[in-house]
Amino acid sequence: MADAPSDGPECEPSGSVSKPADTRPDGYVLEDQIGHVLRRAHQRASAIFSGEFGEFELTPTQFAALAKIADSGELSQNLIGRLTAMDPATVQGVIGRLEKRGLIASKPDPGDRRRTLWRLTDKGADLLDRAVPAGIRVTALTLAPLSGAEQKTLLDLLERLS
Amino acid sequence: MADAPSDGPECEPSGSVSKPADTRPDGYVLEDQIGHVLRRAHQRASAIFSGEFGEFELTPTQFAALAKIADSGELSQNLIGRLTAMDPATVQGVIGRLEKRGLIASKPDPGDRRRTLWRLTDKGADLLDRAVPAGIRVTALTLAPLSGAEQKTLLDLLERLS
DNA sequence: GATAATTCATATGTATACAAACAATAATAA
DNA sequence: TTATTATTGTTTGTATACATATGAATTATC
Repeated sequence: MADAPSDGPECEPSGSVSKPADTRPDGYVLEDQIGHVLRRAHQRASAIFSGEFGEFELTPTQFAALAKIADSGELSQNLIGRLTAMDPATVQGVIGRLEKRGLIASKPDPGDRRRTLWRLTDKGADLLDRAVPAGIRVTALTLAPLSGAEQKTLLDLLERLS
Repeated sequence: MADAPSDGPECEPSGSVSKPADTRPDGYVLEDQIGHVLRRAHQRASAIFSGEFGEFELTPTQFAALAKIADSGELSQNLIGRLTAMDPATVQGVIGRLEKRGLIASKPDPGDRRRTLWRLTDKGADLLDRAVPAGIRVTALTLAPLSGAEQKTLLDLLERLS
């Protein structure tokens, strides 16, 4: 948590600021803006993810893609994006890195020549199996500061934001 | 909202999947993972931000940096990062782009030769003044799906996650 | 059946985001 | 004073994330 203002000497820029708090531009408090709060919460969730997934070398989006491919058996690149809430251009990179590691493999869609179908390789399926417990752990750890009821409430409210 | 699975023809990959739902790797449902839900909520907040800030050409982090600098009058690069929850390497880029546009200016810290102090230029202060209402609007629009009480609850729960 | 609109994958450019390594400076301990 | 440690800012590399543009393939429409 390196976001506490800290009481180092740099906190008093240089004597008094010209304007008193009352007459400042406006009542814009960064910490009260939902976007900033969401960003910070996401940062923390990502950090916890990194910690738990260290041995697997998977990012959150890579793991999400693997999980969704496993659920369906085969998925087009475009559908992977929709199921994981990723931009097509973002999927491109994620898929490329997973393929380079031999975790997924592709074949052209016989019914639609625009599409590429992706599936897990044995190596990918094995890695996913081993990584799933870490995924469960990430959510538990991230939500740990809240009670069970609060966790439900939070997930419900966030869901309704989207 | 491009994340609904959609009922296009690509949703039935190709007949039946080998394993029934019961015997699949594990009960890992992406949509129930807090990290994924946070990521999506943050995506939506960012999209709303982009819409409201179109004319100002400011990103969320750029705006946050401007607001924090305005609050303090002068800030070191490092402190900007801590106040806006940005990595030092990330601050580097954000600050650089703001400077290139002439919205902020720097001078060496007289008391510490490692530091660079940043302040708003007149142009930057003017832009910030005009942009603050958009910032307020972004939070209102993003939280619009929730009641006032729910908004308070959400911000409180998210705050406790960090 | 020809045309228009849509979809899919790709490519480029900009902007976070963070890890890791580094040099310069400052603060502290021995 | 010297040695150690911590802080500040920078650089490099990897990975999202999205806007925009393009081309190929498909679907819808007339």
